[in-house]
Amino acid sequence: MPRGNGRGPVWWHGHFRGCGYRITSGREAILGVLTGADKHLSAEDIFLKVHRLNPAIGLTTVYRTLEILVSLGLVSKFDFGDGRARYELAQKSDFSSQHHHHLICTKCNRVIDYTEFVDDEKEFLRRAEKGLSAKYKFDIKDHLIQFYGLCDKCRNKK
Amino acid sequence: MPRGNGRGPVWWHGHFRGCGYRITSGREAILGVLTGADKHLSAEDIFLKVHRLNPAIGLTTVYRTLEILVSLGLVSKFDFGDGRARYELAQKSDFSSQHHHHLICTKCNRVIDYTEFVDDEKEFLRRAEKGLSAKYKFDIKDHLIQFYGLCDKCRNKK
DNA sequence: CTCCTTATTGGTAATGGTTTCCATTATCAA
DNA sequence: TTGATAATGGAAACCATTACCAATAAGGAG
Repeated sequence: MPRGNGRGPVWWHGHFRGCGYRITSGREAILGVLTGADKHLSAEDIFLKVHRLNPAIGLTTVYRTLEILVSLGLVSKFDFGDGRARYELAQKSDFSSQHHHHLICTKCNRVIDYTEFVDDEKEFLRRAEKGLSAKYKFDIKDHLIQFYGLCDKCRNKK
Repeated sequence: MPRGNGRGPVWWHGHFRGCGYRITSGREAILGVLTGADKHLSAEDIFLKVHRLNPAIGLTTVYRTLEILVSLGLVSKFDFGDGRARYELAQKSDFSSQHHHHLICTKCNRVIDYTEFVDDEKEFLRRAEKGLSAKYKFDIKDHLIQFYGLCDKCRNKK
């Protein structure tokens, strides 16, 4: 069973080994932060948290490790339009994280995850992808759906 | 009837005046380029075209004017994830442009507009927005839907 | 365990799109 | 025509991200 509590091999070691990547203390720390995070973090957020655990780890390493993790599909990268990317574990431990999208407050930049309406969405996406693939000979690999507006706090402010 | 052929007032003059903005030759040129464009242009694209009409107009003015146009809702700003924003007239002359979304090729960055499936989409969005607004007390103002994949040219390359 | 190849590292400099600054110029209401 | 002030352009600043490079460390071979 995968563990993340220090010494022994953890769930992601296999993914790294299998691709020829080495296990380093920097990568351990970064994965540790991502595993413990409950929301999308920017590279700098991650750097600051990692820095508290191990001040020797540099921002460059954070970016490089995140790039690897995204390419391995272990981490998802999001763009909320505020000029900095956010990162989030794509799977936690054994469990695949649920597919979800985001509500983005255009005033305070708060981001709310939602997993509702996935059935509606699945059906819509299935039809759209099928139709668009055929019409434009486009091989659709992924999609992005985001809603923008005002969160409950901001909508009540003048 | 709105015109865009040089001397007299054109369709957007009223929008500018109404907000206290002045009509300048730079803004005329930029709006002219946008009106004549048939696809999303980057700020630099617009600058280069404007520069051919009037070399005195600087890149800064292009950015500033685009910011105003977006804030007035006359121009839409898109982020296709390649690090530069794209701009497109939100309405052409009297006609509202059709609501559309984008297929983005992750290999060559080509962008295909599509207006298909808007009925499906409208229905899906209507339900999603209604449900999400209620559940999260989120006042949804806008949405973003994009599909990523390989265009017909790139999918056939190794 | 030790050695050796080479992936990885951190700090710094560079990148590139976008913004800010500021002195100069142009718009347009009076 | 004039004056208040919005708009301008060019250069510098900004800022997240990337490239570079000499120093370090992971981990397989022996």
